[in-house]
Formats: sequence, C-alpha cells, structure tokens
Amino acid sequence: MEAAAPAFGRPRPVVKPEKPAGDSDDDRDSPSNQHLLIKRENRAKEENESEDKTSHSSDQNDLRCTKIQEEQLESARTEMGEVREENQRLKMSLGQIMKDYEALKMQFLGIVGREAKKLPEHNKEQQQRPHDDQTEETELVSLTLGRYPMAEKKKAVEEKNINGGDKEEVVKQALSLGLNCKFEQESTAATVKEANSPNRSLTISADHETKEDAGETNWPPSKGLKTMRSVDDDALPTNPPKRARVCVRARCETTTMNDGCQWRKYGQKIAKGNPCPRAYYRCTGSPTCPVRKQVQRCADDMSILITTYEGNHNHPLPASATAMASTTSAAASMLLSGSSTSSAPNTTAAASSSSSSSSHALSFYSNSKQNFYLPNNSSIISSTSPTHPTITLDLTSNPSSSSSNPSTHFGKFPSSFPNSRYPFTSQLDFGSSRNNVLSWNNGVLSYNRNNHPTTTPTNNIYQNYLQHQRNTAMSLPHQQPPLPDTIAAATKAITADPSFQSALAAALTSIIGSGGTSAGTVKSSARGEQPLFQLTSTATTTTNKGNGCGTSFLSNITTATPSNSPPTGNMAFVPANSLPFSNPKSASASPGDHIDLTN
DNA sequence: CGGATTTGACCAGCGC
DNA sequence: GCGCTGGTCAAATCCG
Repeated sequence: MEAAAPAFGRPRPVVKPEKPAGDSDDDRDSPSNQHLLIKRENRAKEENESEDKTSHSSDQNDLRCTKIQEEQLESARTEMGEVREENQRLKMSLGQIMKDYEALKMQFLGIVGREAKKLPEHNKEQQQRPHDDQTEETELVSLTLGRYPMAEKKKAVEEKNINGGDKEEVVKQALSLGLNCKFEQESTAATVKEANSPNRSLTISADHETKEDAGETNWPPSKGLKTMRSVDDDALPTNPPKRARVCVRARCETTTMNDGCQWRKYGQKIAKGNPCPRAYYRCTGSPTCPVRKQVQRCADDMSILITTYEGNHNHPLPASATAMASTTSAAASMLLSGSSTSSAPNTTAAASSSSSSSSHALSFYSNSKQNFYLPNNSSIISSTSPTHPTITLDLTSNPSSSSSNPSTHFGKFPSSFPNSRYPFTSQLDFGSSRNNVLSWNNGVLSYNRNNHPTTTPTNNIYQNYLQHQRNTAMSLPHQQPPLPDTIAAATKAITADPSFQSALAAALTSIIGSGGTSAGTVKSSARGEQPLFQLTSTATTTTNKGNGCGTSFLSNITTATPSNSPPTGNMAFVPANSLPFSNPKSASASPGDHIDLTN
C-alpha cells in the first residue's frame, strides 16, 4: 500500500530473505548493508595489506589472521541476521497494515452495500405502511431536494420497483463508490432509516420535508399551514425540525437574483442588525408551491445579496431555475456530511441532516459517474440546527479570501445571518478551483464550458447517462420530466472535484469512524484541479424584465449549440410551457438590472 | 381591471 | 409573563 509507506517517515531496509544482502543495488543503498559492505572492503584491504607486509611471515601470523577473519565474519553474519530479522518485522507490520486497510475497506463497502439494499426495502415498507409515514418520516432525511410531491415520488418508487434491477444497481453502484453522492429525482429510492443505522449513510432523506410538501398542497398555507405545523409539533414535541434552508450569497445590484423561478413578494421586514429590509417572496410557479425565499442585502457589504430558499417546489421547474439548483444542490451535498459530523446524536442528527434536502427545493441527479462542480470562488458554509439547518453558498468570495480559514467567512456575515445562531458549522471551500463552472456573468448566473472541447471519458459516461435518462423518460410517459442536464452536469462536476471527494471522504471517515459525533470542519485543500468539463455561456438575458441577476444560461448550455438555437440534450426534458419567460407579468423573476461579480 | 407590491397588524417562538 | 424578533397576512395601493 502506498499510503502506508510514508507513515514510516524514512526509508527502511527491506531485505528479502531469499536474497542475500548486497546482491542488488537497492540493498547496496540501504544504510545497514552499506555498513556491511564497508566492513567487508576494510577487511579485504586489511587482508591485502597483511599479505603484502607479511608475505614472508610465520605460520603464527597466518593463524592469527585467520582467527581475526573468522571473528569478523561471525560478527558480520550476526549483523546480517539482525537486519534480516528487522526486515521480517517490518514486512510483518506492513502486512498487518495492509490487512487492516483491506478489512476497513471491506467494512466500509459492506456498510455502503447494506444501505443500498436497505433502500428499496424501506421504500416498500413505506408503501405498505402509509399510515406510519408520519412517525417514521421524522427520522428520515432525503437526498431529494425535490420538486415532486409525495404522491409522485411514490409513483416513481413503484415504477422503480417494477423496473427493478437496473436502477437498484445504479443506486448500489453510486453508493458503493462511496465518494460519489447519489442524488435522484425521486429519492425515496434513496431513503434509509437513519436512526436504525449505526453508521450514518450519505444517503439521507428528508421525508419530513416531503411530508410538509404533501400537506401543503393546499397553499396558501397561511393559518392553515400554521395549524398543520402545530399539529406536527404536537406529534414531535422534541426538536420539531423545520425546513432546511439554502442561502446563496452573490454580488448583485438588483433587488433580487433572477434564479429562473417566478416569485411574488408577500412581505417585507426590517431585520434586526441590518438596515436593509428583508423581502419575502413566494414561488408562483404553481399556486400550491410552498417554496419561499427571503432576500436581503448584506449589512456589511450592500452589494452582496443574500437569498435564502426554503421548501420544495411541487411543480416542474423552469430550465433556468435549475442553475441555482445545481449550485445549492452541491451545497446541500456538503451539508450532508457536514451536519452529520457536527450535530448531536440520533434524532437531532437526523434532523440536521435533513437540512440538506431542501437545497433550493430542487431535485438533482448524481450517480457514481456524475459529479458536481461548485462555482469557482465559491464556498459553502453549512450551519445545522434542529430547527433551521442552513447551508450557505457564498458566490462572492475571491480565491484568496475563500481559501482562508472558516472564521473569515463567518465574519463576513451580518449579525442576522443564520449562521450566527447555529453554531455547528462546516465549511467546504472550493474557491481554489481554477476554472469557473458556474459563474455570475453580467447579471446572469451562467455555466461555463471551458477549454476542454473534446469529450472526456467521464463525459462519455455522462452522455450515456443522459441517454439513459432520456430512454427512461420515453418509456415512462407518466413520469415527471427529468431535470435538465444542467443539474446532472453540476452533479457530475462537483463530485468530480477531488476537493469535494476528499472532503467527502473526510466526512465519511468521521461518520463511519466516530459515529458522527465528531465536530466537523471539513475543508478541501486540493487546488488547481482541471475539471472534466466546463460550461460557458454568454450572458444572454432571457428573462422578462430585463437583465437582472439570472440563470438563463440554459439557452446556450453547450458550446456546440448556438445560443439562439433550440436547446439540445436534456433540455428537451424541460417542458416548454414551464419556462417563465413567456409570461410578461411574472412577478419578480428578474427585476434586476445589473450584477457586479467579483468572482 | 387584474395582478403585483406595499405596509401595518397579527401571531408564534424564544430569551430573559 | 413580557418583550423582542421573525414570519405572515391582508387591505390598500400601484402599475401595466
């Protein structure tokens, strides 16, 4: 094992028993053997000298010399034996380390495999015992940052169960790789009983949220929602988990970021510690959509807009809305590990883990071969709490600042920022990545395809995955249209980042090794990795109210596709009528006028 | 005129 | 219990 070697600190002589010392250059290089060789050479010299000097000496001298030689030989043999013993010991310890490593590896794979097997079983249980949902869901967290109501999810699960093997294998595959998250649109397939699992899985579901969504189909919730919440609280007197939030910080001069969704402002409030009013928006994409967002300027830096998303969309999202989803989904995946390592055990941990599920209320894909890319110069900060787990995606940080310690980031937040209230934090810093994948550009959140025009092997795999998704969609006419490839692309991108993987590995290690009780600050250290691909787009504003902060990158998501030509690939999955841009009266989809990006 | 926004009031949660 | 704060409602207002 390569990893074990540096642990010894310095090169040690490893002499193979069947191979006499000094037979090879390697042996010659080892200090002990060099010592022996020197001795041998000295002995030979002495012998030669004694031969020269005493060529005519008496037999007594010969005998004396022979005795000395024999003694020296004996001591040399003893030394060699000691060295061999030492080498044997080292070999044994190395073998032991290898065994331990393999055992741990198998243990980990076994755990992951069991969790993968559990998922479909648990889904079946959920279907067979729908009345238990309310009690069970409190213990569940879901990877689905989904936009689908529970009924649709269940339908999807049924379809999955019918289709059987393939998809389950996909889940297993994703889980077995460990360092790659599996995010699925209908994530009930990725549901685990976390409370019963000694080793928390990365696969976490937020059925709490799903339940809320199912209950909130009678929007507006207003007092009805309050009533439902109180009922939930009664059912869960201890630590009733609230919606998780995803907070996005970006430099934007507009009143709100255009994230592609349609929003209606329903309130405004001056929050304590911030002279800037906080605006409350509600998603109008669907009359029953429970998603809300809060928009507030940063008190420290008025140019920074803090947008907090809460809830799950229960309607098809506009293509442009998936950009933010990609970003926040990546953030949420971070929160998975971060919250698990920082929260209190058992139910509290589960509740905090559920926070990851709300990420902008968007589902996203990621299988073993699909990876996220976080935006360049962005950092993710998650704060977990039983009540308001929040993960923050900071799109404002520059490379130098983003690589600083976490406290630097926290210092940038206003006093009213949720992080100040929820002490458990973890940070994953991706600001060091060189290549932009997601960026704010002239007021538009845009993906950038970089200078890797040729399709990488991973990209091929990704294309295969897309094709598979298309086929699946074709064969399942009742299924909701899958998310566009931007999400998958983001999924692919972020998990392809070694930084992410190492951070995730660290989180995994802490979860498995310590049962999730260790305080977690995970920070990526790798930098300068070349992403497998990168998306670029010019900032073509397609929103209805000008060129505010937006996510209209999808109109030219691929370099092969001209920006004004019909979208290709998974773009076809986005229902045309779901695009908000055709509606000139959309509320606050893009009221802005300019965005100033410091990335 | 219909829909979006504004804004004061109300309510719930939390800390002291 | 009281006050503070965040979040939401809904009537009034604005706007295209």
